[in-house]
Amino acid sequence: MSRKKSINVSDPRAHRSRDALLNAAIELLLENPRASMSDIAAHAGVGRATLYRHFESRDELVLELAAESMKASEAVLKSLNVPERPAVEVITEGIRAIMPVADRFHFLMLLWVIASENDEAIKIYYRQLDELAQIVERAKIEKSINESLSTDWIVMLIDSVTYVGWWSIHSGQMNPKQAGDHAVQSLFGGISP
Amino acid sequence: MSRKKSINVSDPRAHRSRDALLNAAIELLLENPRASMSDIAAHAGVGRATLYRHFESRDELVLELAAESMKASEAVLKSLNVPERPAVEVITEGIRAIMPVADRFHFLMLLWVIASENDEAIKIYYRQLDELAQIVERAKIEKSINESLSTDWIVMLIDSVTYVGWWSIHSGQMNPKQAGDHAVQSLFGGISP
DNA sequence: TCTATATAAGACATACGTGTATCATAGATG
DNA sequence: CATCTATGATACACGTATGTCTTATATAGA
Repeated sequence: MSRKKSINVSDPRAHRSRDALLNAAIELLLENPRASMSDIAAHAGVGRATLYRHFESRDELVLELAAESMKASEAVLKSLNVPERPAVEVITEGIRAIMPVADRFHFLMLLWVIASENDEAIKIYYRQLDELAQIVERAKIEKSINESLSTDWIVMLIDSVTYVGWWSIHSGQMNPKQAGDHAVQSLFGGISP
Repeated sequence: MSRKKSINVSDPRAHRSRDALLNAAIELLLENPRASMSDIAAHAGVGRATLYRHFESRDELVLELAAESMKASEAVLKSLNVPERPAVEVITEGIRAIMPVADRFHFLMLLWVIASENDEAIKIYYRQLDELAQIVERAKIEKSINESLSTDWIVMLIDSVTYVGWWSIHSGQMNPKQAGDHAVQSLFGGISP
């Protein structure tokens, strides 16, 4: 579908608006999936009309956010996930590396809540789950993850510790490095002394 | 404020309606925080007007759900959390014991999203976090939890594994016992073999 | 059976979110 | 400077959720 956009992103004004909108949207939707288009525009410091000039609908905005988040996560993971490398190392390094963009990563996991009626976005959600699941299964085959825990369980758990990491950064309690260390430690070793 | 209710809960009809409404509300709101009053009434199999006879507003419904969920969680935890008992045991037993009512427990964590404008509900949410934090601090003093992990981090992590447990039960992958075992194992021992 | 009341169904006013359109203005480009 | 265009502000139509109210029906309790 995607009708022609009347906006030229090479215009610095448009570029600034678009960036501000995407950031505001991620930020607001993460803490309140019901955030309205008005909220998002206001938080980005632009008019609501401008938001609609950049994204035809709320659904398209969410879809672009999903795509952008997927790209950000993939950019980090693709370089790590080479077949020769132990999967557990990919997960460990991945968690650490993803902390600076943990908001993007977690957004993908929230897609179901945010956009359960947006088929395109849900596809991205499932793709994300699937990629993680494959790495986890590889780690199981390599005997580096407890096989008595189901893959689905571990995928959820990875998202959880990533989310806790993001939350710690977001609330100003930790920097990305600390959050990454905590997340890896919690995921693999648990909280026992 | 709470204006006088025109409903007599001792009337079996009213009692059945109220129960159906509370259950339907928990169920729907957990999987879609935006569920409408119409949705909830329909899912409970009663008329929308009846919903408004039992709860003056959406906010009041959420508040009652929060209170009811808090009671359900507390009923489980209060019996375990005696000062003589090692805190780590309270947490372990607590997680296992709470799995059958994990939906109620998780609802408390969702309160922020569902009712971030409802001050009363948010108070209940913070109270829940605070009670958990106290037990965690006790566990640290008893050297049964890694002291290098912050209390806030651990509270969030407990939230998270409980959520993953609830999700596993809810999606039909596990029964409460399995979910409890997985959660405890993941929290204390991590996912390493 | 008779009375009280909880309920279903639906009309209604109100508020809010979405998406479209218009117009004057400020900023970018040449 | 002159032109192009992204923007802000605002009005509008439309759909949907909230909360109130009325009326007829069904069910509990005496």
